[in-house]
Amino acid sequence: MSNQQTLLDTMFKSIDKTKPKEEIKEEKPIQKIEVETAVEEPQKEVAVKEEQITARSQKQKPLVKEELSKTKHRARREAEDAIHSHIRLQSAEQLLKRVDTGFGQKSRAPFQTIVEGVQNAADAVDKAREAQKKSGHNEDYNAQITVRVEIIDKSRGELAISIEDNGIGIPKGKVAIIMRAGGTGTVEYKASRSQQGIGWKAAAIYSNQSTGKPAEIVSKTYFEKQPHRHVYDYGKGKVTKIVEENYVEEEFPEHGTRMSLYLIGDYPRARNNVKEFMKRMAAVHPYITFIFHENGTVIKYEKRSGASIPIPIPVPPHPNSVDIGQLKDMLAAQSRERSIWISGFLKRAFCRIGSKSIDDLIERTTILMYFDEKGVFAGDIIKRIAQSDKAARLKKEGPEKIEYYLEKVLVRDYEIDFKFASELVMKGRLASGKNIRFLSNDDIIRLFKIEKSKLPKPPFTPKTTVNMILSDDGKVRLLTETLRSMFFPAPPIDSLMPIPKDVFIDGFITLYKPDNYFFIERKPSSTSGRPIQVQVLGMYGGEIPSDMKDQEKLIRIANSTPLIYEFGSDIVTQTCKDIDWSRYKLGRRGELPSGPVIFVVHVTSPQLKYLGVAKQAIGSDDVIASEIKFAVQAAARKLGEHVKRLEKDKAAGQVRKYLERYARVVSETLNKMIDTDTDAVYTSLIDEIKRRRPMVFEEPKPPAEAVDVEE
DNA sequence: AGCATCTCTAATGCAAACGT
DNA sequence: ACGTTTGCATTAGAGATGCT
Repeated sequence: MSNQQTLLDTMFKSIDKTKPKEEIKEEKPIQKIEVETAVEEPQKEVAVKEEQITARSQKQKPLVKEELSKTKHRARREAEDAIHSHIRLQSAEQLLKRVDTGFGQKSRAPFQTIVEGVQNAADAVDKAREAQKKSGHNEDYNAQITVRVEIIDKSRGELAISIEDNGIGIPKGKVAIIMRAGGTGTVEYKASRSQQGIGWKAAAIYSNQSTGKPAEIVSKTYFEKQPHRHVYDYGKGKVTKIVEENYVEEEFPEHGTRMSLYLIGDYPRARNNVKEFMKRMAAVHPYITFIFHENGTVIKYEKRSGASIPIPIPVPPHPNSVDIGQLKDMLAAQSRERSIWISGFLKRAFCRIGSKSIDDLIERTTILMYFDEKGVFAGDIIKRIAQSDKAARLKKEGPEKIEYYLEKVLVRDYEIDFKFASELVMKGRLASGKNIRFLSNDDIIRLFKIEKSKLPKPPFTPKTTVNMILSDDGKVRLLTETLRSMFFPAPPIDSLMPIPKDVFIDGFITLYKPDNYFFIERKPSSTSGRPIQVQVLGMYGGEIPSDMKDQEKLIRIANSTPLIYEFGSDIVTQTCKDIDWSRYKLGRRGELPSGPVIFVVHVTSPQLKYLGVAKQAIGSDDVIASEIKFAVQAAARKLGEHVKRLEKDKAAGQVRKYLERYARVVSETLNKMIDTDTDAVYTSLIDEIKRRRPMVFEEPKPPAEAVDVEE
């Protein structure tokens, strides 16, 4: 197989990953399986990969019987696993509702448009890099993203905006899917900058509403001979394709995409934020050259690094975070294809569900039903005990006290096993942050003194089919509640997109040129079924000015995209204001740090919850907040040490200056008194002073060291 | 045929135990 | 009090095989 074919193949794969379900649905199940197998197995060793490709190419030819069953069997298995990496959960309409309102303000629309476009471009570049790497092309790829903003009618505020990248490109046939509003928005469970192009669609709709002009897209993939141009009109709430043709007018990259549109916006107001966004985007992506044309002037951020951000791997949803609508959609999708047993469905459709939890799940369902019948608010009782400060404080005084307190005061209206409850409190199993999830079935049965024989009959067994569940709303609801009420290990972390340490440091150090910096990376953690990870870079001194606005001191990044607006309400800002900066000689509590210091905080998580609809502020969450706090504090501690050393040096410097002044006098006086060599005495005095009062920071210092803290 | 179970190993995260 | 080590429980993934 030639290199070129491999590259082609991988590029296809990367593109097909974004392929919406609808596309495939028309095909027969077996075909689908084979397509998906080829699509989703990029990381297998060569041997396996070749086998699959053989299987695919032999599709039309008659196969030897056992070969057929073997390849089919393998294909089906893998396909089934693959299916769940793109389960469709929300319609594009829902997504649009959530995403598109960043265009409401005229001062913000240009900004939002550029953000959406640049996010898409960066995703496309990452995919191209990944494809290139996988196909063994090691030469450095000169990724480039060009943004053009032109004011074409100053009085009306009409702008022409285009974003061009030399990323993976969109195949001709797929453009329609991406450009059509009301098409599919597939939500993959992985961290991503953008929502599969939905944001750009929203921009196009706004653009069309404000100017009446259509939006254009020109694209070319590596394997297409010619770039193709498409023009879409979004007027009157529907999408009309006006043009689809080969693009011949000017040079176009070997592969890449250019999206352009016209819109009415207050660019002078948006300008600073756009510029800041471009700068920060360039900082996060040192492996991409960013060119920003703004009405004739050009700002260029050269590529500074070869390493890039790895593409996150989609992971099936986590059972703890599923809601009833999602579950129904998932069941329906499965049912449309083929109705299987619920046990098989659960195991494959969710991560972290195995055979053990299927048994537990059935039993948990009967427990929940039992509580329903008896009218027991088990969750509330558990929560009340777990959240009680008093109960926690009584731990010191022994289980009897807790038992007494629970029985006579806190939950006296309920009949539970108070002794057992107090044991659980003593063990910390019922502590703040804990809930029914953290108790096993046996724990609950014991705690609520349930006789096992009185538990109702399970509403379904592992062998109940998906169709059966789907046709009974009560069962769907019960299943959802059960999944949410059980404990499952944290989701895997492959779905995150942490910025590699080198990329992070390269990116910011080269742009902000500090004297010293520290990089902190927290271990991945999880909150309501989603993994999260926080990285922090603290920078001090050098070219960083001492008087900065708050917005400049704290750089917020979510899934590799800088956030600009809604600074004050962001969880990062609020958490940082909570930190007592005086401990690190960096300011005071209640404010952001002072002095020549910048903190860059990166939060990565699939389906990150944002405050606003325009995705410019991360919503509050206890786990995320504490992760941010720990990471920023760790970086601040290191910077604080540095600041203290600087201060010490400054003091030492003063003393040295005095001493040096007297060295001259002393050596001359000595010469007069006992005829010594003035110069020799002077140099040895100076040497002695230097030895005793070293000035670390005036000497050329070794490059600052990055520090990881894994806590 | 279609789906399950069984077995094994590797990976993961949590919590108790340990050491400083 | 804090961070690190260790053991335990669980899932994931692969192959083989078994049930209806």
